[in-house]
Amino acid sequence: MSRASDQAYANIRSLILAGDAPPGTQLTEAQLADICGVSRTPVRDALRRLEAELYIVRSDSQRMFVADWSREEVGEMFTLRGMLESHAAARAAARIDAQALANLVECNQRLTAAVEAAVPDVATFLAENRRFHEQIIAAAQSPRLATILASIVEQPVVRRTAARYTRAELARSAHDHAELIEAFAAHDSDWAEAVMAGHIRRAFHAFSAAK
Amino acid sequence: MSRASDQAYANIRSLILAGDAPPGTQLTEAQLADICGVSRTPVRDALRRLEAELYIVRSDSQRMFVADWSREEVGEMFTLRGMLESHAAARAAARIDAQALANLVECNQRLTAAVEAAVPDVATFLAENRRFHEQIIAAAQSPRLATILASIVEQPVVRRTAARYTRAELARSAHDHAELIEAFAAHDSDWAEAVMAGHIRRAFHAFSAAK
DNA sequence: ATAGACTTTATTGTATACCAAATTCCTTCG
DNA sequence: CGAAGGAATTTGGTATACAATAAAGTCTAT
Repeated sequence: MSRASDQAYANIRSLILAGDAPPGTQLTEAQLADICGVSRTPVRDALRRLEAELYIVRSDSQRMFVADWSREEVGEMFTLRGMLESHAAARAAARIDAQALANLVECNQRLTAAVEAAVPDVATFLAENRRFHEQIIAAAQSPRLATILASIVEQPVVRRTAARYTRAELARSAHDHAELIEAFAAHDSDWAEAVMAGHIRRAFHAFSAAK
Repeated sequence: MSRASDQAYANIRSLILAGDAPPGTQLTEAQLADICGVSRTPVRDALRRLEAELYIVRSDSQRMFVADWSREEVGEMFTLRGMLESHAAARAAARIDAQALANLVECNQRLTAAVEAAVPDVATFLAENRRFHEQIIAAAQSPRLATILASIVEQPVVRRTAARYTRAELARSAHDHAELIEAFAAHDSDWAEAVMAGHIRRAFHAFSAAK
């Protein structure tokens, strides 16, 4: 989207994720417009997006409040992400071309280097990890799947501080990615799907344990 | 949502589904505001929703056009719906209570009556079918799943005229529903999931054949 | 003092007007 | 015929105003 709307989205989202607006807080358009330094119009756009992503909920009559994610809801989100992203991996395995595969390899090399550094470079890991998954979704060539996944991916990641990732977790992720690349190279959809399912499920448990 | 916004949404959507705005047609906010008899503000809201549901796509720079759904994309939509709604059925089987189950039974009785009438009452069938699936999604108790499914369910149905449903198809649907109810009554998630997967998959082929 | 009715305020949805930026289309000139 | 340049379109955004409705506060009667 566009400048002011994106800015409002990012601002409001970080308000929620940083805990400045705890669950249950009422969010009003005027107040948010003030905070973000834009008018109500882009704030409304941002609120619609955040509502679709369940960051905020509406009361019986249209007032908006910060949503409260239960543990069960986070688990359900990981389940859905696992289903959908496994499906994306299966599609990608059947459709990926040499160029995209090479990009994945390169991406995972940077990720692996970040993990194996004397002091693991978590920021780079997160950035490359995100790119890796985005490339798979792109290779799946399903606009609808991409739209849905965009609304649920990467959400809980933000809540974790970088320090909470153990070196073993990071290494395991890099290993999973390498195996995914193998599955893609073999164009084996079932393999890719299975590896991705385990990859996401492990992320869920790592997330739960770190909480 | 609210009056004008919903009206704009419904109007624009029916323009697209009825073929009055064929794929590739450019949609401008001003023109749509004129057609719908509302101002640009609610039209913009409606366009965002339709964009999220992939009814419309944006060009490189923000102009909007009616999307063209390929056969493959329709198939992918059914696949996603099958995955997600099967998952919903599994969750519902584990969570449904006696009251919700009774509502499902009642709903399917009305549906079955509509099917078995001398002249099948397709309008009632469609209405009850929709309610049946909505009740299952509600029983699944997953706000996120409900949000996602709301954006992909019932879309292709509208393209079919009532006359294209054969009596055999309608009866088969009623039978599937009855088996789903059995699975729910037994609280057997695997059973419910399997029946729902077949139910959606069959709907896809019926849709394809009727094209 | 408190329950209930009434009034005030807050908030969202919508309309309207306007402007800026970017893109597209059309005209004109070489 | 092709290219440059300007005019028209279109969207994103701002600002303001107003209606409807829900929430909050206040007042009154018992």
